[in-house]
Amino acid sequence: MTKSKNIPELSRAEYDILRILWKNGKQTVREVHDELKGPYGWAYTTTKTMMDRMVTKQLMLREEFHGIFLYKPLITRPAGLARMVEFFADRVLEIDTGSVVSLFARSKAISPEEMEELNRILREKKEEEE
Amino acid sequence: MTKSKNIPELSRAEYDILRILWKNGKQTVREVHDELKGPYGWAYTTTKTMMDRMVTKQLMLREEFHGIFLYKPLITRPAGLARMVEFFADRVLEIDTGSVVSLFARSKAISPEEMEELNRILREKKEEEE
DNA sequence: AGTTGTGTTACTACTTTGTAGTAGCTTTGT
DNA sequence: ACAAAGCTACTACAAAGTAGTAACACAACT
Repeated sequence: MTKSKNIPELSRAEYDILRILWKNGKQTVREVHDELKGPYGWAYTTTKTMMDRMVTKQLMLREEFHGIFLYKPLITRPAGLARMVEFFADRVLEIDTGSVVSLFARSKAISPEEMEELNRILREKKEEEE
Repeated sequence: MTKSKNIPELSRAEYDILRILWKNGKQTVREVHDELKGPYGWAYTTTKTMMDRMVTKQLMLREEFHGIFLYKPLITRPAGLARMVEFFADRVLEIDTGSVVSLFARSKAISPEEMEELNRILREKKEEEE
């Protein structure tokens, strides 16, 4: 099944949107969209549609703040990373997740707390597999 | 745009199917399906549909051999790996692709020739980005 | 204050991917 | 020769990817 209850399946695009929110905190569609310009050549409405659908799916929530709408992630970055690391380790590198995680150290793109949670999640997933 | 002519976009499922073909060479739908059982709990017809659509998209081709149909990948493994490595390095680890590629050495899942081609493709893609 | 522009939202829509059922043809076992 | 089993083509429907349109709000201009 590969479908763990806690961590929802994330498409590449969904992950990329969440990534911006993890980095910058709550943001408007416009802010996310502008930062997404590089990887995706999307129209503004595409970003909007994506984000609204992610609200429906409970991947993020939208809150009104003096007339503007801010979107905030509902899943943590380590949870999102876990999915990616797992796929990449298992199916691309064909190596254990641990080795991949160790690259994060070098990458400096993750805090110690996040690293710890990431490891915990991966450990749990592994156990759950029996 | 992110759409390079040479290397087509690959979904996770497409990549996983190609992976089996890269490992085992030409195979029937049945063979691929059986090996896919683990990651995906697909019905046989799902695997079939996927593979036929990939033939249409020129990701693989189908040839008849004494009454059975064999599917053969049309893109090389390094080309497929390049896409994955690029995404993972840029957007997950936020590190250069080189560091990720170096993990392959440890993984023993790639031959020296493939490694060389992978590096070449990544280099070209990088250049192409200017 | 009335009009024009600019951006935002909700709604709709079309394509591709993921997922699978069904019906008919082929091969095989007895 | 016939039933069982597998394979194929065809169809279908949901989710993801992608985007247009209409209506609305606020600012600016005159």
